[in-house]
Amino acid sequence: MTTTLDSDRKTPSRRKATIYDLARVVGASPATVSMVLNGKWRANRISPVTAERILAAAREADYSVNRSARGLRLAQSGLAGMIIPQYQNRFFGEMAEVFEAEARQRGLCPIVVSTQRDASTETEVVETLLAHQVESIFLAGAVNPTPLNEAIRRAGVRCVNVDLPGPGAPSVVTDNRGGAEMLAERLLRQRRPTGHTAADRFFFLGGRGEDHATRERVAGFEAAITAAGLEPSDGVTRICGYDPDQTARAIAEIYSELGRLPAALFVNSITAFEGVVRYFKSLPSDSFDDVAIGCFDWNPFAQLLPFPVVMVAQDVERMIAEAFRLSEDQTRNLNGEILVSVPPRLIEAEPPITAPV
Amino acid sequence: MTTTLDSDRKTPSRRKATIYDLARVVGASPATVSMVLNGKWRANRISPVTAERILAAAREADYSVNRSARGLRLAQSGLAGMIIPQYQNRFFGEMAEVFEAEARQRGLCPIVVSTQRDASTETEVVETLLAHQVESIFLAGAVNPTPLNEAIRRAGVRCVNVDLPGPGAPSVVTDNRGGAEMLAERLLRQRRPTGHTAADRFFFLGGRGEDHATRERVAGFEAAITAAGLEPSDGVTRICGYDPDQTARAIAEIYSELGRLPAALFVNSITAFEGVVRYFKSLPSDSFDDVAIGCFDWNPFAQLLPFPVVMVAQDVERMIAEAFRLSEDQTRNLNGEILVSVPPRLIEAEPPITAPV
DNA sequence: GTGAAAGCGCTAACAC
DNA sequence: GTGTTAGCGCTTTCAC
Repeated sequence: MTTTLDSDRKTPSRRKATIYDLARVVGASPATVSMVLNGKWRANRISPVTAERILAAAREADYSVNRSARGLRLAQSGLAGMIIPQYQNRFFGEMAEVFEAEARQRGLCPIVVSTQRDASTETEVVETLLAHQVESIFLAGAVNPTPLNEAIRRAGVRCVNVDLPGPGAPSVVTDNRGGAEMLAERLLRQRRPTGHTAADRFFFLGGRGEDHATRERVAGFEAAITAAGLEPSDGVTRICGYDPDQTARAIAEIYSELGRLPAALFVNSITAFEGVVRYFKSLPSDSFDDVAIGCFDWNPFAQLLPFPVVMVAQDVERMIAEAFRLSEDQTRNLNGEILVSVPPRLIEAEPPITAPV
Repeated sequence: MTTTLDSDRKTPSRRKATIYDLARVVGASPATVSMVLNGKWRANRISPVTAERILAAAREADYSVNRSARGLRLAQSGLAGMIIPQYQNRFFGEMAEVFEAEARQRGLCPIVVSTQRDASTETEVVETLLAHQVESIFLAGAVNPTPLNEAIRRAGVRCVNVDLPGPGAPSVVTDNRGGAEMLAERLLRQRRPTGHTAADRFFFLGGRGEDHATRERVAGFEAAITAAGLEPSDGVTRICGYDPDQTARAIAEIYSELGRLPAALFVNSITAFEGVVRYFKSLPSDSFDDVAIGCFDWNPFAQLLPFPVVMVAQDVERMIAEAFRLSEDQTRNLNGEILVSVPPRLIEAEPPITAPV
């Protein structure tokens, strides 16, 4: 067995440099090094030459602060956590990206975790984040935020609910009612009456009755119908869940009731929309030419379908900005009653590309 | 100004409990508490009664370990980092999710960060991760992994490149050549010769020449053509970038050269595919009935288009599993020469739903 | 069976 | 201008 010298760097296990190493190298004290490294040397009347020598040594040794130690000393980690159901979803994927950018801008290290909508993973993740001393947690689309809010509050950490509100912490949500009304109104304008009374009805498809968001959207949908001087007739809202298959079945039922597709269709969520499209694929390709179709959700691929779709995109940037505002306001007076509502945006269908060359 | 008693819990700032608090409560020493909390009490001959009392106190006080302190003491954080370009992408979104699951299974806390393919963000993020004492870093789709590999190695941290390989660390990539050959072979079988010599040619669309992946895929594509006893003729590979507009232009050119669409089309990446579909939307809807279309990438929305698309999905689960294997093998002997290649899977087009009811 | 003590790397108050 | 010191919360060795 050969001895391994200090200078023998064939292994990468060379211990990371500490402020003590730097102090030794430049002949200063650890305290001085620390101050210089934190840019506090002006305030502490440390001579520019010492400062420069320390900085040079740090570069040379490729020093980086040990954040565990600093976090321990300062009792704050510089970490900001966000919990989302999944990344593979435009809405939450964008949310994670926007959150990261905003957190970094505030000098915080973002740490996003997905939970696959599993309640026990959610609890476990919250505990891990708390153990890592995060300074604030955003809970996006949490199945049941209230107990988590409670645990986070007990640890003295700030918390905000995003997308799915709850009484346990200030919440930021999309203005579902307003957005739905806007989309419904837009579709009512586009729709061409078929002259077939039943078919002229405007249907709402997808979602769940227990869902706060769905109820709000139905309310907006009905408000738009009333505002147009029409009667919101029975049986036009088909709250058939988010599953594509269920939605396909629901639209098939409508088709067989009317003997054709309706004049307008409000689809609640991109997954329900998937079911609608699957069903459309089984119809002759001119069947949906006259249907005004809208979806409360956004995905760029919908623009590639052979018919126009008006979509509603949630304003993720503003939601996250509001969430940070709320979390920063939360110095002591946590108030679960706060609920900020952010209006979504209407996205018109893209016209097909006009063949170049 | 009223004084605030200990028991006055209107503020959430009650300091988190430490092992000293627990020790005081149960009348034991911090050392004993630590051992019990780490499940080491059997090994250290601590009496079951003390253990139970400590555990009860911990539950009561809703104790959770301070990982900064533990990390400092143990010189390891329990953190595993992964860097990806973006979440809003099926491939990387799935990768983040699989990574999280695998890391958690190993008792590590996953920390995924997106960089928007920005080199300076990549560097900055690597530095932050190192400062947090992560135990290993996976670099997925990094623009230029080698300098990052170097910095990570210098810090004595394990590193693996995923998707985009590099000489600075062991790498896991998709078997691009094999996957391309498989897809091309599949399309050649499906294609119905038009009887029009030029149109019978099989085109490759999208990608970049500098790209290792693109070159491999072109090689696979050509191998399949040769294997089918055909001649890989000139001008069939159009390496026009990943931008949808560029690809739309390229397919338009092919159309105008042939006076029709070709018999088969190999599209390199989902973004290029988007361009193809945009262009198709400007054509009469029966134009693409006879075109065998495949895409080297996967997105469920492609199944909703009015024509069948064969897709190739990278095997993310296996890639991540291999990456963990490599990182765990990497005890001392880092070897940049290692390159593991994971075969992708062919995904056949879904048939349209058959109208129910 | 249990406790005392040292030390991980860092920062801030204070001493000189 | 710069150094000394104490201590953040935890783990582990060794003494009792």
